[in-house]
Amino acid sequence: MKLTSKGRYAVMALVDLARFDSINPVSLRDISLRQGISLDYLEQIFSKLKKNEIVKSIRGTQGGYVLNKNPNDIKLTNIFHAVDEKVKTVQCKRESKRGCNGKATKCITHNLWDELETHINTFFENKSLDDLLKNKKETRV
Amino acid sequence: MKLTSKGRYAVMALVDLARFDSINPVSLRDISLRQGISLDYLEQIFSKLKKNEIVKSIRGTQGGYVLNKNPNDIKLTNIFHAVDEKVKTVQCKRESKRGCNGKATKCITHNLWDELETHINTFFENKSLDDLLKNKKETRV
DNA sequence: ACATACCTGACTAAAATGGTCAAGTTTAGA
DNA sequence: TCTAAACTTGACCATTTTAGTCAGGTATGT
Ligand code: FES
Ligand code: FES
Repeated sequence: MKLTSKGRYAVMALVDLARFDSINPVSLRDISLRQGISLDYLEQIFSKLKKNEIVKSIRGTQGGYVLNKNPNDIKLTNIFHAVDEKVKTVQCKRESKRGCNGKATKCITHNLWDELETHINTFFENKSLDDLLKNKKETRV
Repeated sequence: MKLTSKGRYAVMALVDLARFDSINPVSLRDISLRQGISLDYLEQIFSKLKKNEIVKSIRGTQGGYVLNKNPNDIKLTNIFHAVDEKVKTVQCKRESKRGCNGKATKCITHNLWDELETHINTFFENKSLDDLLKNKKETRV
């Protein structure tokens, strides 16, 4: 069970963006430099964030990205959904009438994994970008 | 973020084992057939479960595996640890004095991922094999 | 005009995953 | 004693996923 870089970077970038957003749009170049994330990779990520209306883009010189919503209304769930970072604990297709073993009944651990998935998603639903901004200081090691 | 088959299978197999354990040792062949898991793969998994003293083996004809502890004392954490299914949300090395960006400070999202990791691990620490046995019925679809 | 910055799609090296395969050793029971 | 069931070990491998890179664009403020 691990978090992928895409999801981690998406959140990092958005926190960075939210911090500097106030006056001017923020360029991916700046985020790339500040957070140490590849610019090309960031572009892929922001393309998805834009499609999902989490950010707006402003082209041309002095352009960049701006949040498209109040930080309070951007939950981790929304971010992860946008970049296809999905939580998948069950093996079976959720809609399917069959279990992961191919039988007509769900397997003996299905309920457990389902519970786990809910447990994790709850965390993501309850965290907003705003919550992350409150914890502004980079923690000293 | 997804659960790997190794972790999922380990738990499935142990629940199956615990159900039939009462009188005789249970052969991997039986578990393989009942749960639809490759026998060769199960052998790898049980080798690890044995090293971690979660099961005992009995060789020869009529042999098989038996739980080595009370189902109540086998937590998901123990199972996952045994088969190297680890929860990893942070990018940086936990012991390291540096952040995932190579800087001397932890990155702006480090605390968040740390919190997430704790959140997930709590779930695993609180679930025992015994809890799973109570929910014996395979749920009808 | 031109530099800055967004935009798009194709491509790929490396790692992880989810196994298989082969060649054993041990032991109960006929 | 012989044999088949079942554990044991280690090597091997195909496929998929990840985490990017690369090579082109297009839009726009100055
Ligand atoms: S995980 Fe859904 S049936 Fe096994
Ligand atoms: S995840 Fe630990 S420093 Fe970034």
